[in-house]
Amino acid sequence: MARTAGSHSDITGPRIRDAALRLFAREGYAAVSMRRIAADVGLQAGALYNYTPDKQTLLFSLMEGHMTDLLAAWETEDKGATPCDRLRAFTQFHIRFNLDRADAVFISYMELRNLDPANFRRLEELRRDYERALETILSDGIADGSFAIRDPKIASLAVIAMLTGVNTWYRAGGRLSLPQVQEIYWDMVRSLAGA
Amino acid sequence: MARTAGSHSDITGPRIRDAALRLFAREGYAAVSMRRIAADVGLQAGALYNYTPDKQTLLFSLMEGHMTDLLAAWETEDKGATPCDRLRAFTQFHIRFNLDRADAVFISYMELRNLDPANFRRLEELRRDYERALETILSDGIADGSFAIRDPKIASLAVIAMLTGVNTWYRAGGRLSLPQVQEIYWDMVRSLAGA
DNA sequence: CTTTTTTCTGAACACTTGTTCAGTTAACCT
DNA sequence: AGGTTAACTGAACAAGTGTTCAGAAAAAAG
Repeated sequence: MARTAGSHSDITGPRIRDAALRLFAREGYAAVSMRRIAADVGLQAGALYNYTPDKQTLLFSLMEGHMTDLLAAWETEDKGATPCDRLRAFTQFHIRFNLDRADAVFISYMELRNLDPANFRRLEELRRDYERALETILSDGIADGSFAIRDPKIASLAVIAMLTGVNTWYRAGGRLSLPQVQEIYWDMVRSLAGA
Repeated sequence: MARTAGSHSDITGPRIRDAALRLFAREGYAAVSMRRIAADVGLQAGALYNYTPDKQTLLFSLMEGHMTDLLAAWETEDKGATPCDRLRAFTQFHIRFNLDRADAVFISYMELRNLDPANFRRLEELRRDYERALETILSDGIADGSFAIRDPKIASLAVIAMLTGVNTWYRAGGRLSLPQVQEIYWDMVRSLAGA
């Protein structure tokens, strides 16, 4: 056989990325073979190489895509005027955005060690950009007296770790709804910031 | 060849576990072969099977060992009398203990997906025991009025996530010493608890 | 229609994987 | 000393790895 009926790169491409994302998140990059990804999409392994030069690049592009999506989404978010408003916006945004893309979040954090050095550095840059966005909010709040924080750099890391932790336990339909979770965490973040 | 000069299971056993721990943490369970572990210890792959029935069990025993160590160490810790003292003790303990065993912490969190269901459940139990230890402290503090927390269960998860996050950035010899980090985090945890 | 381009198959490549085991040697015991 | 046990080798097994590529069929273009 050869080209199959109805095949189209605009459809196959995203399906490959979706399958890879899901499988990498669920079983790990190293544990998932190209044949497995292909089978999930209904292809032979060779066909994947029309869409990625190699497995490593497929992983990296998923991770980079997620990080640039994250940064872009935060850019267009309604942030509010005061540092306190912006901290609240950040808290709610981070929880919502990350829960919506649990697989990508998991991969971007978990598979860093499987990136070659150049790709690793690129991803670290993006991560730091995001951390700096929060750090700036905290520093602004310290400057204008609305926050009481000793070390805004550490605090930004602490807050992000705390918020990302939601992904490990939250399940839709559980004890708490998303807005409730957002409110509880905002309470904690506000206290932590001394506001 | 066969048995090598000076070989002794009391020495080889721990060396295998150390090598496996380090390699699993650095490159991931699925990415590390038995031959690689063996080579690190100076053995052939077959020799590993005198020490573990299979690769999966080796991973699990490392993870389980770490969790029981963690629980045992917390048991023997000086915890203090009041909920506030105990929360402070927990904070300092968690940071110190986890930084001392970064590899084991990383694995116990990262490789859960590589466990078969029974092993997974066992490890979840241990993790929950630890979370409950903190939750109890928080609940006690709410009961006697020393803490202002809405949801002690969520708060315990948030605090643990926040504290464990230290492992991702702390490096000995960096800007902050361990006691400084402990103090900064205790500040944040105390604020978060409303104490 | 015919030609070109896009998309995919199926086989092949060289290599690695976890695991088993008969055989061999060092260490220990009496 | 000799016998027993503990520790390890080296080869083998069947299965799976990422990747390449000639060829074939569907889709698009002319």
